[in-house]
Amino acid sequence: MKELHILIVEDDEELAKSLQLFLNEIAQTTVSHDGFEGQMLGQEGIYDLVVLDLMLPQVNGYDILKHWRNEDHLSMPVLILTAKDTLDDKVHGFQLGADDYLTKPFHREELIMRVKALLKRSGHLGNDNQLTVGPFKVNLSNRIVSVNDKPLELNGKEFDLLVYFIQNPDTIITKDQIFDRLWGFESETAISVVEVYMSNLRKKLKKSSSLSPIKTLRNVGYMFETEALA
Amino acid sequence: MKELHILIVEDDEELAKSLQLFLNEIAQTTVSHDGFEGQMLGQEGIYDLVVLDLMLPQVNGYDILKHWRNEDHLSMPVLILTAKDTLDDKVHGFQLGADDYLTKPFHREELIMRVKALLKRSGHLGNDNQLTVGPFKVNLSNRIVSVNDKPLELNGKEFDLLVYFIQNPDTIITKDQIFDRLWGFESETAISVVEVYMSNLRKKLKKSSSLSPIKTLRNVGYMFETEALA
DNA sequence: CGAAGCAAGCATAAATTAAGCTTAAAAATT
DNA sequence: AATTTTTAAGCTTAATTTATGCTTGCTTCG
Repeated sequence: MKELHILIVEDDEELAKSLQLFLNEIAQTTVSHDGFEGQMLGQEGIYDLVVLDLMLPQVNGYDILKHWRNEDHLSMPVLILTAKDTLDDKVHGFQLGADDYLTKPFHREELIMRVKALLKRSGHLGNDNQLTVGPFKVNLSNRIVSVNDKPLELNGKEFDLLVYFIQNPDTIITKDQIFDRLWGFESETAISVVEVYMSNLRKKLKKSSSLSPIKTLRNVGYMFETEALA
Repeated sequence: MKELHILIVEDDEELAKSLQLFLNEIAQTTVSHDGFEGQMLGQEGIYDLVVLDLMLPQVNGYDILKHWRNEDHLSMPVLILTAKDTLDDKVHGFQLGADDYLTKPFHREELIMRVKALLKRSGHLGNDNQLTVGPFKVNLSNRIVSVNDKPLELNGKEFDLLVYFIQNPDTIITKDQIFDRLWGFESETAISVVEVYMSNLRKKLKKSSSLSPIKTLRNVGYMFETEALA
């Protein structure tokens, strides 16, 4: 299971499938062929990046992006991928908060490069698949974690949980977001598992590094505080 | 708003001048027409972003970027601006750690948009989800409040209450409005809870800042007065 | 006029509720 | 069999609500 999640909103099923194929080599992908559904999925706030087509049936890609940025206050990187190639279109896209704008037809390599660049810049992907925050080093390819160069053994879900926090430092993450990201919406599991894993992760962090960087915001969520790492 | 500093490395003096003209509207700019000098300047590590041409006399733009990333461990965003438009060139640029790649000829607007997007993503350009009124700063994404830069701890409902006032300064808000917004119409709770929370919030504000910006309008409602913040 | 009465709102503390934590055991997966 | 995942239960702690008496300003009427 990959730690990165990319949402693809693209109505052309053929293209969507290739996109998924391309991007699967760096992340887990979710595809929506419908603008409305895509918007809903994005609202979950669990994706590390979104590839967004502009011309969708019913809903306009611009409006989706606008809503994400202005109403939902979501800050994940968004790459617009579209046939609309006029300057006005690009400017409009960027003004609404896009991070990159690629016009069809495009090269597979360029898409991957641009996606990687965005993930890197937004702190969701490190050089050679390594994320570093304070004393934490997380290697996404071999799933090895160290704190102050001391190895830290985490099992699968504990690792995924830590990665999610490391990728979103100083940001509130709700219990539902954690659940949706690690277990998936449709999971039958009780949401209280999240608490169990929080407890386990915190215990291990404390034991190995005597750090307690994850704060609880009762009724709101959790937050990994980088300030507490000094 | 001009604390941003952009380095432009471009040997074509004509183009460099236009670039400077374009980018001056968002940042302070420094131009170098020479690869060596440009590399040195970049090494200072004081720039928030670099616009880099690839074909430079003597030194190759790729090598400069490579050196910055691998030897100097510099992480500022770099936008490559060049006439080299083959896929291989782009891939190469991204692999060396570029954040964006724009080919000549380009539109002024697009350059500015892309530069802004990079600055935003790297946290140098305001993207903050923050409300500010007088000495109050309320960050909606991490629910942190400060008054005169002094942190103020509020629990869930207290925070929601303050946000409601901050979002509607100098406006009368009735007790019912507060109740409906924080508890919902159908709530069974007695409406006098509002008074309790008003009391708690006021006490905390007073204690931390000795301000009492919320006035009671008997039989009418409450009002957060910005005038009282001088 | 001015004191009594009254209602709105305030302050504090006590009681209640519920969110989140911890642990251990059961179930599933390897 | 060993490890991971999930459930369940009791516990802890913080937020929420209620209850109570107090303060303030307005109204009324002696």
